[in-house]
Amino acid sequence: MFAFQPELNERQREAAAFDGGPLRVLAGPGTGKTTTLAARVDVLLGRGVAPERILLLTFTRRAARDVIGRVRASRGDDRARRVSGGTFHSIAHRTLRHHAPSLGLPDGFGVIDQVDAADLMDLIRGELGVVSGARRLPKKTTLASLYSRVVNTATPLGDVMGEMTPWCADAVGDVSDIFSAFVARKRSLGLLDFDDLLLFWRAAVRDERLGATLGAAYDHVLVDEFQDVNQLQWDVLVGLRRHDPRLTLIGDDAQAIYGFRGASARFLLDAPQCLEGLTTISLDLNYRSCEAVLRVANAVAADAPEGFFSVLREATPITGVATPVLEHCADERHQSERVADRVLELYEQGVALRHQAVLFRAAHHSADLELELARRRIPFVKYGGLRYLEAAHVKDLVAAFRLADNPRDAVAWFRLLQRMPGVGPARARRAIDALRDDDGHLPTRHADVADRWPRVCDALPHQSHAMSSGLAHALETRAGEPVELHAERIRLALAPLILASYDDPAPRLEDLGALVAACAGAARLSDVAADQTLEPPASTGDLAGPPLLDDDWLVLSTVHSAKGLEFDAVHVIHAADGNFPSDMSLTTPEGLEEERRLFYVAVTRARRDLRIYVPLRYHHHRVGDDHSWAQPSRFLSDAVRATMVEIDVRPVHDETSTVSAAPLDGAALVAEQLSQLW
DNA sequence: TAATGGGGGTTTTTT
DNA sequence: ACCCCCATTA
Repeated sequence: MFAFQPELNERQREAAAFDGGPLRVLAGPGTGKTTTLAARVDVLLGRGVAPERILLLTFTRRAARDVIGRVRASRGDDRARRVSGGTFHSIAHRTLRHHAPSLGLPDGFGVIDQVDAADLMDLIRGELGVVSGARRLPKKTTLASLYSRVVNTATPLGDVMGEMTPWCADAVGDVSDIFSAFVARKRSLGLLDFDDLLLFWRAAVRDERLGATLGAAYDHVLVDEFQDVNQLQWDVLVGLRRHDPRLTLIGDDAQAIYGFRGASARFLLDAPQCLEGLTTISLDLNYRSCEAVLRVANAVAADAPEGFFSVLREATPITGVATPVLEHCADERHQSERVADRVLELYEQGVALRHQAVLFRAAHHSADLELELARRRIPFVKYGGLRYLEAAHVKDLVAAFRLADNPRDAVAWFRLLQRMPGVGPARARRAIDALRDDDGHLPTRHADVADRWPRVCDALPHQSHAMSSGLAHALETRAGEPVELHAERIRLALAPLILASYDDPAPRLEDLGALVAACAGAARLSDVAADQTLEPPASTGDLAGPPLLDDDWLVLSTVHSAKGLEFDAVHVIHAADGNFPSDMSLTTPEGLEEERRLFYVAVTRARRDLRIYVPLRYHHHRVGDDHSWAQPSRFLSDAVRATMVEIDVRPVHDETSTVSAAPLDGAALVAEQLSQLW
């Protein structure tokens, strides 16, 4: 009856076909989460549920696409495409755009990212003058994350500061003043940050009338990666399902890795107490990894003091695979060479580059490897870390797009005005003040901006008049003009600013063309800006030279960004204590356990080939030979090592390298260490 | 009074 | 790449 059924195991089929109240699916890595979700959507469509009445909440937009793509492939029709799918934030955004007037939100409200929010926080701190004085205040990024933690976990500021910033816990009063002003300012500027999207969505679903409408819009709500939801997201779900128990949660507490964002696996674990009549189905048959990889994963899991990891079982034997390898390298340089060697070796054996991934804890951990790959002309894409959208010039254009629909957006004005020659924070602020009316309000229409523009010019140096006026003019909407033409006019007006502001304007201007192209077919520019902000395209370092082969590239990714993905071969680099686990996370026991789960996620991405690299020496400065010795990651316990082949490939002399299964030579290490001292 | 450029130290993870 | 601090310049 359902196309998926033949390939599902019994539990998966049960989950897919479940017909009733709340359902919880506990699904370890590789146990067919996507397959099961897709099958469930397929079953629901088969039962005649209208696709748009299925809400599929996923962690990334890509995950939603994957599920929907699978359903389409199985059904052979296009109904699946109309399923409402996306991240909490993107669905919130869509809902708010649709109901903006009833929520008191301005049409064309802007969406600002975490960096903009931090800048606004800083601006307000400056205005309030709390920056002075002997007491230390958290810096802007810390302020922004404090705020985010408070609203996402619904925890009082005092408690959060006691935990996150104990060194200035006495500044709660000042910080709460800043937060109040921050909230008020966003309202008056017509801006919503990431947290506001959820806050307004929650307010909407909690409202008696609007909430009922929103909830009734969906017959079924399915939530993926449920171990990574936070209080605010949970509240939204509870509101949405107030009058309807048809809710499916799927997740794995062993893969909870977003605690720093306020997420907690307790929403998954405590669901039986919170959701009446909950049915739970557990999936533990692993279809992804060979047994050798699973042994490593289970050994990592077994080291967790809480012991809450499920033991994965291999579903179908994957034969002819190598035992996972632990490689001790001399240093980062050497590690990069070894990884590149191994990648090419596997490639020769027929493992395409795109089926191999190098995973690491922090985005900058791949810097040296990227150079090595470029040197060897091995093409790659990198996920995680800085993204396309976060590049300064792209943010400039996005800010201009926001202004086009919302001239009140002082954050955007502040950013763009400072691109003008001779304009810094002070003049930018005065120029914005010149835009205000007698009550101090910024204009909501471009006509008013034009009226007040002469006053703005008075606040700006002469050399910037042409550029700034050109930009203001380009922001004005022309009746009947297609959105992409308007976008192009804005790009042209921005071009002189880019030329004046950056050392390398040419590639930056190219980038902007891509964003302008993305405007085709959009309803308004603020939608494009919001979409780009909510789901920025993964940036790829363009360091690699001419590709070895078209359409094939090695994947470099932070472990966080690799969540939900799988690869034939996985290389985990920098498995040294301090890097993985990151020493930033070690201040609390929960931090360490989250790192352990992260390591578990890294290991379980591998289908057949797993290699973990440990550099033993870290250089600190460019000049001199300052360095330190790293301990292998504490996650590589004896029990874990027992599941791997351990090799020490450090070169004895510069020219020769040896491969042996011998344990570390402590005496040689000490001797080398001492040799640096005299 | 402001802007700008240089220098030095630092950088976890992301919607 | 970014932030903070300081010296120099308009």
